[in-house]
Amino acid sequence: MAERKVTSLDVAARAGVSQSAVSRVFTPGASVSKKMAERVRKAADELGYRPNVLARSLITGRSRIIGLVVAYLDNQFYPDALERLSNALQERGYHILIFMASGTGEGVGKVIDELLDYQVDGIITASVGMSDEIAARCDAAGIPVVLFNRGQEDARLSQVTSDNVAGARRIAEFLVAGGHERIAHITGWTGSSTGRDREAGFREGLKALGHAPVAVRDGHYRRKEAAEAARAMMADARPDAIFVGNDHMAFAVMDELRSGLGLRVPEDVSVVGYDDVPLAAWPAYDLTTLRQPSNRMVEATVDLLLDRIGSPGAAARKVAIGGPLIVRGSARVPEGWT
Amino acid sequence: MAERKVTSLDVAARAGVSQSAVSRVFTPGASVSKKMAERVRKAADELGYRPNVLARSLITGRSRIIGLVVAYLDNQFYPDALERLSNALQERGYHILIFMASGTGEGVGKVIDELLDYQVDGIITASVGMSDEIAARCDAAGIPVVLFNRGQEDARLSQVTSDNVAGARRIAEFLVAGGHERIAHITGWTGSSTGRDREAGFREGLKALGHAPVAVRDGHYRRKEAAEAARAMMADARPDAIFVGNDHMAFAVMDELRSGLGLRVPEDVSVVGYDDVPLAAWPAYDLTTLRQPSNRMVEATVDLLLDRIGSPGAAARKVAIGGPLIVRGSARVPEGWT
DNA sequence: GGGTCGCTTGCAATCCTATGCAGGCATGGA
DNA sequence: TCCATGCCTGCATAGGATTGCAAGCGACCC
Repeated sequence: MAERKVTSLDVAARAGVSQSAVSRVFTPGASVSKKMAERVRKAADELGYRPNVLARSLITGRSRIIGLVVAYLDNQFYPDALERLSNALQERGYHILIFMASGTGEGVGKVIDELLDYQVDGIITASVGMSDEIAARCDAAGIPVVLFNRGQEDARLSQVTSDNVAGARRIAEFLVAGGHERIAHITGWTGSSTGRDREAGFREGLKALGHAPVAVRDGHYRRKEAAEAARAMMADARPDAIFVGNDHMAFAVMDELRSGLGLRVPEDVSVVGYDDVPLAAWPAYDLTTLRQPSNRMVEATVDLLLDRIGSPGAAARKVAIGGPLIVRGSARVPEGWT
Repeated sequence: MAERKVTSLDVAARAGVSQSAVSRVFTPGASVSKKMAERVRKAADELGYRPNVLARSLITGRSRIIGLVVAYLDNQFYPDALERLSNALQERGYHILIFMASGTGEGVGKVIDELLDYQVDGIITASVGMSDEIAARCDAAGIPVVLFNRGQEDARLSQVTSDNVAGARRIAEFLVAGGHERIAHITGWTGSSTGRDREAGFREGLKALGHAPVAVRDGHYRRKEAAEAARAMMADARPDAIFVGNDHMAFAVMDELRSGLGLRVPEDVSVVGYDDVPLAAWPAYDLTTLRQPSNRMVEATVDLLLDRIGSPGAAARKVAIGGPLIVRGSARVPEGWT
């Protein structure tokens, strides 16, 4: 029971070789003869030896751990992305260490400290308010950071988003083409670039077509606030279409409209979301929404991050990936819309 | 830019003390004078020093990393649990390293190897088919394992589940009391203890009341298969109530019944789920379901795991936590049901 | 004033692996 | 046959921290 961990020395002894030889066998690209490799592997298998990643990282300076900082997971977009990220990184020999940044306030500093403690090779932040601060400080500490689904000004930081401005503009076009006259917007949290960009793109798109939103309210990415915003809007501005800043809130808005206010979607009000999370395709919502191509966003994120880990000099990059409008049943479809 | 990492030696030099002193200041419970602690902390702050967790774990043999093995995250129960687990562990100084066990087959061995590579202090498995094998091998390697929401026979392994038998029995009682005559069941994957236990409890409950299921099909915890099962059932057995093995599938069943077959829920068919994920409360589904108290399950999981990490001799334990039936609108409510 | 006790602190070994360096061996060419 | 060349391999050190051991020191009591 009290079996000590088997180390490279044990293997070396059993195979009758030096410890360095064992190490080399398990180090890709090292110089080892075939015969040696065989003997060592045999001994290693018999003993159940595997190199200790921690000891290795102590000397190589690379832990093969990526820190993922996340504030919440109830928006389906994030578990979905997490799953993809984890798979993609796993394939390239990395794993994800999770840091919950729930506490909005003092938690930040603590999370940063913990990230540094674990010597993570890189950091991905997602769905988190203070990503800027985290990113800036970790970047300063020499750890590559990629902001996932969040942008900011600082040119030294990498980020991957969808093309929020263009996407939101497209939605504006869709709604106007659908003959809606009173178009409203429930934004994502306006403290986030994502929320702001979508709002800007949406306003821009409406304006270009001679329209303007009849109401705009901040939903803070939360169900409750989005539902309240919807209710408030219906009480005064009475929109015939609402663009909601992400799917997660759009579901709440639809719930509120249908169950709370007894309205029909899309007959009374059209609703359009943003993200195209899996749930949007479920018949209960059947949500028209702009797809954020999470697979491509994940690929880009992983590439960016590993590139910078591989060559620390590499410049930060900002990637914005466009996605298609997925037309379903929650919004009136313009005649002949393709 | 190319700032070398600051080590305890740097701090020691700056504070004019030995390296061991620095270590002790950062080791809770070590013997240090107040004056020393102050000087060291000052120097550490000035240099931005933090102990290297990896180096520490090399010598202490504890990494403060918990491996979480998970096969999928699309069932909302799991991201929810993950968030709670991560928070709970973070509070106690641990962090979660994610291992995706998507590949059902050969992936298992690889995942186990990787778990061991990272010297995780403990392992939690969730939503994963081959948890038994993983658990058994890791346990054999001396790493405490807790199966989350999965059970198995082996007495050497710890597990935390809800009381699936009792819960399902309760659902049987509820449906019978509701006057349903043709009661069917779409099971979770019958290869999982959870799926089997719920089926057993449900059958038992029906039997005790003089009933028997008119149809039972395996939904494999997947939307598509659950929807197909529902469609097939409605084509032959024509149940007036379906107990679905978890909420995730129940949503698909409701979608299929309502949108696919044009039936009303609960007027034509009652649907009951299991888990009470957040989505179940959303008006679009308004699902009657048996709550798995994920907060208590998480607490129990963390306690069990840390206990065993703390005292390696501790015996494995199996915990089953009961939860209430949450009555909502997806199933006919018996007269005077409390 | 001396002895003892207890709290601090430094020394040095240890955890496990990677890797620069140099030596050994075999191979091939002249 | 001898030398140059390369490929393998072992030696020894490093990486950053923890911790047993022993020594230093002040205080306290007699």
